[in-house]
Amino acid sequence: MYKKPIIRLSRYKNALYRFKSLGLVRIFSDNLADAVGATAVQVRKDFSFFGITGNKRGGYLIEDLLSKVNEILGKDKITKVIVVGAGHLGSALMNYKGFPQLGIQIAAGFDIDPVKINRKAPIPIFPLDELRDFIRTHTIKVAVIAVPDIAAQQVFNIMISEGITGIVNFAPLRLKTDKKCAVHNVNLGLELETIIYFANALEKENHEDGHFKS
Amino acid sequence: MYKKPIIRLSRYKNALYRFKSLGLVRIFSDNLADAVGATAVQVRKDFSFFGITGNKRGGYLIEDLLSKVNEILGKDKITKVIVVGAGHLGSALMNYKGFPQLGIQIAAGFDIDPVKINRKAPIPIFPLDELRDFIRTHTIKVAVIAVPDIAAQQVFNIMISEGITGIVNFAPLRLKTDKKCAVHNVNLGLELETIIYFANALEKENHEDGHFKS
DNA sequence: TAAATTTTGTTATTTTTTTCACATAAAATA
DNA sequence: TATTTTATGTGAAAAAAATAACAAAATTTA
Ligand SMILES: NC(=O)c1ccc[n+]([C@@H]2O[C@H](COP(=O)([O-])OP(=O)(O)OC[C@H]3O[C@@H](n4cnc5c(N)ncnc54)[C@H](O)[C@@H]3O)[C@@H](O)[C@H]2O)c1
Ligand SMILES: NC(=O)c1ccc[n+]([C@@H]2O[C@H](COP(=O)([O-])OP(=O)(O)OC[C@H]3O[C@@H](n4cnc5c(N)ncnc54)[C@H](O)[C@@H]3O)[C@@H](O)[C@H]2O)c1
Repeated sequence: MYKKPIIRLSRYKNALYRFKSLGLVRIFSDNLADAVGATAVQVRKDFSFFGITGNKRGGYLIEDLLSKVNEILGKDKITKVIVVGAGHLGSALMNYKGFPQLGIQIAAGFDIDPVKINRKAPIPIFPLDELRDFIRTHTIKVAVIAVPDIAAQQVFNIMISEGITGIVNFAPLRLKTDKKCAVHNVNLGLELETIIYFANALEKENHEDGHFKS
Repeated sequence: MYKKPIIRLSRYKNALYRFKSLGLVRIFSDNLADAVGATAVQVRKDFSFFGITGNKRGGYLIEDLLSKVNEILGKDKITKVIVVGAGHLGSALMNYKGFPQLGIQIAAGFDIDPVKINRKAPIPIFPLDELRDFIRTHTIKVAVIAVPDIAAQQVFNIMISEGITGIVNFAPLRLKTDKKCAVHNVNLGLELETIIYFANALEKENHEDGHFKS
């Protein structure tokens, strides 16, 4: 299914914009590798996989590369996204200034708590009741779930029944994908747990033999 | 290096606690598979990989399984974690109520902005100047970076030089791992971009042939 | 102009991860 | 007690991802 290469492609794209904003015109596979934490071969392998080619010894023209990568990623238009749950995490996302340059526009937030509602905010927050209608009238296709775990399934069901095709879920439970919708479960607690595991492993290694494995 | 099985092990553990809190005593591989979005074979394969065994036809005793999994994950003690950058994302993390039950204690936050400092809060927020000392005196080994990208490298360098062995970095740039420290780069913008890609792909599929691939 | 160098692009190999197939033990049923 | 059913456990195969090896083009240097 080749998921990793696609994720890296987005990384390359973001790195390319950074290089471009630095005034660069040409780029080499090892610069990109450095920027995204891959190897140069991997970068070229990925490009090869997607049919992207550069110039032997001349590297890649950033502009060319960007247009090819953006085409593959479908980054020609900006994507409207909604956030359901305007709590800590939801507001962090709604306040994040970096989305426009990723072609992402947070169109609205939704919450069940009346005090969170604010129809006049730059990114308005509507009551949950209006979620269905909003998705329909604004043809929203991508949504974020940032509600407590107990509420996540309910919100998910609404989204699915309204034809949402992509969801990032932050609630710490697994929402099952029906084939019509891609779901990405992001579990921040788990990210921390995982790094704690590897941190402990490194600690142990350090103490046990005083040097590090390659 | 077998990274995926370890990540799933943490997922199993969390699911097991949920099952346990529901009053269950015994569990089957397909229940666990369901809970974490894996297959039953995969669950058993993972267990087999870590030398965990159950009872043929009888499934697994949750209590036994938990103690074995926790032992492998080194989950006997609670881990102190610090958060550098007390902005939107940093405060979301510091306010999250779910960490204690994951054995995670957010010990303190740090920020460069004087208005964010609050030494008396339940989770105190200290000035960046005190980061070094705090890591040392509290023997902190795991940290979160939630500062803007331009500040991330600076913060990272301090952490590395003070012997931090695990970092979750939310700034959208790649922090390079030196062998002594495990770094996990979490890029929330990228998570959204990735799901947008797959959402678009599904959209296209729907329109092109009016039915779904298996 | 010839040789050396640099960097891409591709094929082959290895490692990691997932899936498949099925033997085996325990429990339930006949 | 014999048979069937239900789950586990693992070896083999397949798929995905990462790494290695190296040929070929473009450029630089001698
Ligand atoms: N904040 C973190 O660092 C963190 C870490 C790990 C996991 N999570 C998970 O992310 C999710 C959001 O976390 P948070 O810290 O923002 O929580 P939060 O409590 O701050 O916010 C949740 C928001 O959802 C709203 N809500 C509740 N039910 C709703 C419903 N049915 N429809 C719409 N809105 C509803 C609440 O009113 C609240 O505003 C939770 O599932 C949490 O477990 C958060
Ligand atoms: N909020 C999101 O949804 C989101 C999404 C994608 C990526 N990110 C990334 O996560 C990081 C944090 O995002 P945020 O929304 O919380 O940003 P924010 O601006 O709300 O918070 C950043 C905090 O870091 C502090 N800070 C700045 N320099 C510092 C330094 N040198 N040492 C200590 N503290 C310092 C600031 O005072 C501020 O309080 C950023 O790198 C951002 O790009 C956030």
